[in-house]
Amino acid sequence: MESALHRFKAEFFKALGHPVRLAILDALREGEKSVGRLAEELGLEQPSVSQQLGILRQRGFVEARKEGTSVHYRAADPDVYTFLDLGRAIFERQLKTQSDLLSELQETSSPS
Amino acid sequence: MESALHRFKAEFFKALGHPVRLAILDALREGEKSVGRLAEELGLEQPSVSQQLGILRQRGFVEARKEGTSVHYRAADPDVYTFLDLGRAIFERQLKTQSDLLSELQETSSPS
DNA sequence: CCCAAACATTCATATATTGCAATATACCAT
DNA sequence: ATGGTATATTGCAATATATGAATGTTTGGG
Repeated sequence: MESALHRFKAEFFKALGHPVRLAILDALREGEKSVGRLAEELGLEQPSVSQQLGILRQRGFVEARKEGTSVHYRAADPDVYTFLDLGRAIFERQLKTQSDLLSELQETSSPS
Repeated sequence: MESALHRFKAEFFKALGHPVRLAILDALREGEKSVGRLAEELGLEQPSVSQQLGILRQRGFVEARKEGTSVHYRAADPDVYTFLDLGRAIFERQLKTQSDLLSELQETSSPS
């Protein structure tokens, strides 16, 4: 018996568990951008960006606005950046802990 | 060229993108618990819990303390709960938006 | 030393994601 | 209509992740 809530929340986190999707969200901090511009800034092919945007859109992380032939995307909820930044802080603490452990292991030249 | 930072951060989110791992973290809000107790509370097999704990440990989300034959786990950084709760708020807003969209679609009985 | 309890790891298989290339669609101008 | 530009979708092989059963390992008791 594994709560449905946890399954949904897992989907939420999974949506953020991809480097390109994180890069897209970061690029959208500066405001609305077209697919082409995102592709250019991130140095990726248009179809890749479009595909990841599709996933972010499905999950409600971004919203699209059509203008002529191009589509402009923006973050759906600015609070997601507060969230990402908090994640970053925790993430960096984890990195530090891990590198501390690493150097601790290296101090003893003869591991166990 | 896709930043290494985004790759690492994606790993961070991926670690949280699993229902059992989220359930484990939630269960540890109440404090340290043994593997067996977690398995019992969550209604899962011990190996499954142990495996997911292993992943959470690798990524630095939990820490273990050995006591006799059993191992007690706790959250490595209490701030992760602030983070999860903020995620929950955003996640719920997304759900609401999506259900709004859904009912909007259903108002028109003849979908385009 | 031998057994049992509590965890951890391994392995095989099923399932899901990714990355990429090709193709399709929408829109605008001529 | 035709062509060009901007986005979206699809198909598929490669890879990664999940699931569940079996097996290892460590610890403490007798």
